[in-house]
Amino acid sequence: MDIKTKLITAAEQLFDRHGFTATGMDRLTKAAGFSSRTVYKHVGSKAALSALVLSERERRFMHYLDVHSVDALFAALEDWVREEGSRGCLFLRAYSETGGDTPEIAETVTAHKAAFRSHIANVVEQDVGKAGGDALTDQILVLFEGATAASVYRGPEAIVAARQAAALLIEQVRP
Amino acid sequence: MDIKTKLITAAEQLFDRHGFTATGMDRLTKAAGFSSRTVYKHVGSKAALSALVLSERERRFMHYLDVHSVDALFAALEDWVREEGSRGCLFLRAYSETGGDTPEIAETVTAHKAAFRSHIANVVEQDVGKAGGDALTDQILVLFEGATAASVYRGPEAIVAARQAAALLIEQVRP
DNA sequence: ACACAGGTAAAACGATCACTTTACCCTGTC
DNA sequence: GACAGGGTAAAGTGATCGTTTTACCTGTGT
Repeated sequence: MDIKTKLITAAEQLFDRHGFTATGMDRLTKAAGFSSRTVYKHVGSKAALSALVLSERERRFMHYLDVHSVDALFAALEDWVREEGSRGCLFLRAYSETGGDTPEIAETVTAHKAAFRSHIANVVEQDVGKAGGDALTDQILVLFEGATAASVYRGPEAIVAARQAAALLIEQVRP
Repeated sequence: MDIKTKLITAAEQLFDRHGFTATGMDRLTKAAGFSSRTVYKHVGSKAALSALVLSERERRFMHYLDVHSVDALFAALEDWVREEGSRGCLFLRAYSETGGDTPEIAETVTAHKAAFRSHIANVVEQDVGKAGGDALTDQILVLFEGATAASVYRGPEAIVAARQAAALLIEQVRP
């Protein structure tokens, strides 16, 4: 594992657990075990590192969601939360912590959410065809975001509820 | 309007738009038009002010949601977002920005989310009786959280989708 | 007339912020 | 065996953090 990857991994943990703004670069350099000079040589700035963290997160998360039914989507989210814990969507958190004022972050988040919704649209179509249309896609999207947010304080139960609701909605449009 | 109220109002705007951690106390004192000495005499500390902001937010938000049907719940959220904009749940944002490490904030958030869920349970029962049980309450809760989160990047469309989904779920359990 | 409550501006507190600079120490290659 | 490349530790950059202190002004009640 090269230095950049180690930095991104350490930063993802700290940003996720303590917040982006509240995590100082000195804390990060200590956690990663590099000098601050090396850190800045490899990632340039805190904003750039934040964007790198989000890009890596997207790769990992979307890989997790590489499934072919809506039910499997929520099953995957259950697995994710079991392994990674539940502190809310890291993309929305990064965006709101910075008020959308950090271009590197704002762009990465916008791009991810577009890709995320289009992935859900794909899964929905594979599952029930075009029967549900955009409306069903948005309903599943909302359930997924809601499961992510509510599981912070309701635990896995929130995801179970979302999964049940999704199943009922799917059932109604299935031919 | 007394000083404390003015401070809370100004702080709510700044915290909501730019984040809790990213908003400095000097920026707040300037925006509110008071000296920092007066601010600290009235609110004690930034953490205490954050908790006050959340308490006031809860009062206002729960008043908004004082309705008697699930559909009206989502209609109220649409109104709220139209008037206040959509930057995600301020309670979850406060919690995640501080990693849950600030007791005043953590306690206020936990209390709010408990009250919030119990309010939803009430509304659901008024709407369809006990037919849906806890499962329906959690489904509506997830839809509401999802509408709040997704409307940050999808706009009011996310709330419309949640409202439709809720109507379908309600329809299935109504006697 | 005078004390006092309650506000102000402005400086200072030490800590920490993101980031840079300086000086040094390995280690593999020609 | 000299020489880079690429890492280190540690100090320093000016700015800003949350908070406190100092000294002063002003309106009100007695």
